Amino acid sequence: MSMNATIKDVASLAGVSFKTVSRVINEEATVSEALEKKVKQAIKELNYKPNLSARGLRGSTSSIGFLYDNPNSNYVIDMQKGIFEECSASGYELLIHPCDSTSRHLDSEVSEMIMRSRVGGLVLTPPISDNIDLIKILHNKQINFVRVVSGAAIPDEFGPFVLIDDRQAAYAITKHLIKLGHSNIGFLCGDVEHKSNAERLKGFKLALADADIKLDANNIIPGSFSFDSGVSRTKSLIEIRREHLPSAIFACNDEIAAGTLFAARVAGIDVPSQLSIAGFEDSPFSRQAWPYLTTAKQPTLEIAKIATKLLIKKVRSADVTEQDCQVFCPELLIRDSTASCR
Amino acid sequence: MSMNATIKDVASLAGVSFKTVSRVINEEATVSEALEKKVKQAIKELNYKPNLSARGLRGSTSSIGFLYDNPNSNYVIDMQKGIFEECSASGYELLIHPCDSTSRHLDSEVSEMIMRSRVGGLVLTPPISDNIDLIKILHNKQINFVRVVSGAAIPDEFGPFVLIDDRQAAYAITKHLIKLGHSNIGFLCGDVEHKSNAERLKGFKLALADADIKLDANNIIPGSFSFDSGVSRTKSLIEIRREHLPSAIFACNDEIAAGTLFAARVAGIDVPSQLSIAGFEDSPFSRQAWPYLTTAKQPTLEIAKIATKLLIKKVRSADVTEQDCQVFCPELLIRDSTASCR
DNA sequence: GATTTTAATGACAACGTTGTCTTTGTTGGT
DNA sequence: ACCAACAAAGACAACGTTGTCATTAAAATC
Repeated sequence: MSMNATIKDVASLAGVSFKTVSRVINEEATVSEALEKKVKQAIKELNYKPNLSARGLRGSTSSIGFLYDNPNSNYVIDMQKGIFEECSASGYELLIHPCDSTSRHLDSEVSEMIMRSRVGGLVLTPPISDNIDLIKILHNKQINFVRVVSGAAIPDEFGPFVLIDDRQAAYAITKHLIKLGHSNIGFLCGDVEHKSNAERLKGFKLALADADIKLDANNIIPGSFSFDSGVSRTKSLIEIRREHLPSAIFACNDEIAAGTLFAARVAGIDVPSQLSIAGFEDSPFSRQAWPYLTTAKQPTLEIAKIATKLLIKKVRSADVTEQDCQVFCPELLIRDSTASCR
Repeated sequence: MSMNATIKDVASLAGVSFKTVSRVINEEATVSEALEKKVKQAIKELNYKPNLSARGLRGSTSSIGFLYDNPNSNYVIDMQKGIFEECSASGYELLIHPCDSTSRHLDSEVSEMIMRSRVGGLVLTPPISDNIDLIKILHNKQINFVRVVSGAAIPDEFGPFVLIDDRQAAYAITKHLIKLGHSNIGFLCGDVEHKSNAERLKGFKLALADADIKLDANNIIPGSFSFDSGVSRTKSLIEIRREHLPSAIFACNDEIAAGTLFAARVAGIDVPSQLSIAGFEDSPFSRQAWPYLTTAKQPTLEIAKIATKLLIKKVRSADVTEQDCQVFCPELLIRDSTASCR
């Protein structure tokens, strides 16, 4: 039906120059109320929407990119949803770019993507948000970005961020296990290069230390953020340490925890009476396992929205100060997979 | 470091007009080999990449959109990955647009998105690919799209498609259950408005009919494509039909099947000795359940790639004929959740 | 050898926006 | 009443491509 109306169509309908229309659209202050009203009416009437290509050509843009490299579908989809909603609300389009964070050519790949597509900025999530080399390159090239990162403190001088205090949440989970009487607690790690893994481990260690429990180095088990890792690590734990099996396991995320649960069931170990299991993330896994997983709830959608808000603010060349940046502490959710130590 | 090289930079380095460079880039046939070589060398040297905004402005574009409305994270992520890889290989960027397929304003929302972003075309997946009103509107507006749809036959005249023969696969699963001796088989439906649901049900009914098994209408249980639906439907099935409980359940996808498995375990019903369960999709669910789920494997990644190839071919204004379109039949994967009827 | 055809290349406009500069009209101070 | 300062609006170039048309040189035809 209606063909794309251009800024000139609006201008001639409103009886003004097309530059005035441009001013109204971009909320430049120098338009009289009378004209502004007329122009807005015309925009509405023609259902005019600015053309992103033309904008992008002239310099500014109305799209942002989401760069990710994360095997966790639930996390990516939730992030993506939050980012998209915020984009929609502000009139931005969303371009996605899955990638390999360990690739040697990541920086040129990303630069090319930005040059070609002219996105106004990038949302970076772990593990890419911890790739300091890439961050520095983006910073030097004056590319806008916002990072979602794990950590207890402000990361560095490189622009806006949303901080997830994994350490404190892991501390809370561990403390919960200790209160239940557990002292022989296994820690199933995620990918070692993810900072969230390190932070969660730090929180775990801290809680043990504060409770004067000596850490058994054998209880820290390397792995990756996957169901299969949870299964295999738990399986070998059960085989090798049958005598001295931990009475509780803190899995670095829900997916690992679900794997642990799986392996425990196969081995005939009851959860939680014989083994307590805690996860991290509050992903669907935690409610699709039985018993329901004790976990730490990460409000991914909200985090995504706030990160995107910061980015768009920055893209619009407003200053984003440290005050704008937020810290989230995942909240302990006690459910059915953790119980008192027998 | 390197600033964005433009077509003119390439032209002056190669000592030709910028139009000639444009010709080389767009593979127009009328460039001599000597010049083509020089131009390609210059392009390489400057690491020149065409600017999408400028292209989009002039008419043609180098980005495509992925429109989706599907609660299944695994499916979306896999689709997205396949689409992206194909885009990357052909120099296209990928814009995503999650939406609500039941929204009244879906058509205008989509049109606006296309006008603004100037994507060259859209990849549509169920349930959006079955929204015939939207399809007609897109067709009338001459917007390029490719559909991934469920069905046994060519859907209609509206352009290229990739067909998933859910019916035949469901027939195979049901036949497998019948061969195991089951005749009282429950069918747990997904969302009723998804065509894949209807197709799978058709295959189910057909297999029963071919085996001369009378269909018990109570065995067709409405629901949705979710874990929770699987749990609640199975739970009430067990409560209401304790006497006459089906000996096998065909769940419309793996997520439902995982829910069924969950509910069976809670109720103390052993799988597969007391109850056989089959799923559909070969999602991670099917390998994170215990016992491993019998299912039908849908090669989502490959489907995504082929669909994207078709779309890009069409965007490049080549004719896409029905011969190019493909039919996939998900493959029966017999695993541990189905066994002989006791 | 003169003319037509064809192939290869270039000149220039156009796409729809935003940035810069100019013009116009109004306000306020002397 | 005059001029300075300022606010509002417009004129026009620029962004980096592709499309259209014009030009040139070479090849093919008579």
